[in-house]
Amino acid sequence: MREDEIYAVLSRVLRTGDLPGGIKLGEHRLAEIFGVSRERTRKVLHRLGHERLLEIVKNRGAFTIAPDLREGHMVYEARRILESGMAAHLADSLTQAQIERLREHVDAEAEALRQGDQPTWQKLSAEFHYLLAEMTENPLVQRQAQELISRTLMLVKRYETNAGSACGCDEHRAIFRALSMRERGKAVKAMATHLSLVETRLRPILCEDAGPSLEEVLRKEIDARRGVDAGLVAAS
Amino acid sequence: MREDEIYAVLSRVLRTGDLPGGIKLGEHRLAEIFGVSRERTRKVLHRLGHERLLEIVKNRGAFTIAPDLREGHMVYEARRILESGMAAHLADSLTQAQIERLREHVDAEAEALRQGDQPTWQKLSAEFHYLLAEMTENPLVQRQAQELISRTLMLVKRYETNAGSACGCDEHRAIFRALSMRERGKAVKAMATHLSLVETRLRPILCEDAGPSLEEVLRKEIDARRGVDAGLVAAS
DNA sequence: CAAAACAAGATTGTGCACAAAAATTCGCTC
DNA sequence: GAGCGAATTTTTGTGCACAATCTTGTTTTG
Repeated sequence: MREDEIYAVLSRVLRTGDLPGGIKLGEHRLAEIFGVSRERTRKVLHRLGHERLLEIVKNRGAFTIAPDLREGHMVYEARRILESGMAAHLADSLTQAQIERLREHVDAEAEALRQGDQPTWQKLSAEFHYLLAEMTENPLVQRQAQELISRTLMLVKRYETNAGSACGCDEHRAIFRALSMRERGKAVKAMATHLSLVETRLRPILCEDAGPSLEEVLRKEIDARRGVDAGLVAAS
Repeated sequence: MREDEIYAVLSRVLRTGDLPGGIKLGEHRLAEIFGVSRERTRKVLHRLGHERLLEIVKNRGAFTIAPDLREGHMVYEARRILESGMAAHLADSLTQAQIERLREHVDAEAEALRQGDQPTWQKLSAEFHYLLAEMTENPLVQRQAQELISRTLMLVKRYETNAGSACGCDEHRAIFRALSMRERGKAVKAMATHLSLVETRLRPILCEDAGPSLEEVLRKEIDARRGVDAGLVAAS
């Protein structure tokens, strides 16, 4: 397995937040799971440490981080700042085709919500923000937005309340409306209030249940990747 | 020399943009300059590569990057997006003390400009934006802003026109005024136009002169660091 | 019985040596 | 003399072995 593949798997696993905090990621153990030498996993772990996706303690190793609601607030605040700026920019720059694309997306969200298809809706709901970042057509902004959004996914996974899953679609439509009408101020406001509301839907969960094992989660992700690769390359 | 010190020196040198593009940073050569083993510099170079502060070509090594005006436009656009969001946020959240602090800074800029002290003014001018990022009191936003701002410093160094140095102070004051009056929309607009104007002051320079040598630049930076360390620690 | 000290095991950190790849130099041919 | 190709040399990539550090379990002592 190549180094960037290991990075992709670990990065994705850490971002989804399936693993509870404080789990140790031993170099040797990961090397066995991925079937590579220790140096490979070592390099990847340190890189992830620099990106703050896990914590590296000198002479102790790498551990998954457990963001609390305090840090969660920080992430949502950063998103409000960045995505408000995005909204201001997009209100001035969106093409008609992009507006149409956004309309389709919001409609798809509403449809999934109406049918009670929660997995699809949840997926589309996150993709709405990725889509906006893409439409800035600015790789730097895209990277920053993706980093922040993936961090919130981690939080939602950990502190989600089923009550929160049943609302929030109208807010995306409000953002869309403001953007399509090129009303910059209104778009900025709609984005900020939306993200504030999303944050309030997080509820503190005190008892941290054990969660699935490290190997279990990793195997699943690796297999999923293999499936995708096989489907794309159609060989091996 | 410790690893994080090497990282600090190299990161700073690359960000200042003193070096022309395409300069090779050999692992062994840097190891000699810093007086450490090759593995140390190797790790640092790869980390800097991941952060896109230099380009790493497989089996060829690390090279300094030379951002062209096309990429420069991308950086300034990203700054407009992020810092517009910052302005919107700050217009709502600034304390009276922070406003006072900003007023002092803008006054200091004006004073430096009046006295024709260009180095000081240039320094203060960049710090204005760092200051705004700090005032969000959000580490995530601060990191993103610092990364983008340092990238523009690189561009200014490379494409600066002496004509551009003599204006731009009023724009900071306009941003300050809007923020202090808590006029969000006006602050966003002032920030966006300011950054657009800064970008227009860059001029394409075709002939890339040789620039100082790698070792020369690094030695200078290392010595500067030693001086700072000695002053702080007051020993060795 | 508790607590500290010590020893054994495991894990990370680091330098070294070799392998692989690219750049360069030298030599040969036309 | 120019162009092409092989050998050399330089540089990066990788695995291995050992050192340093931390954890854990045991023993000893107050």
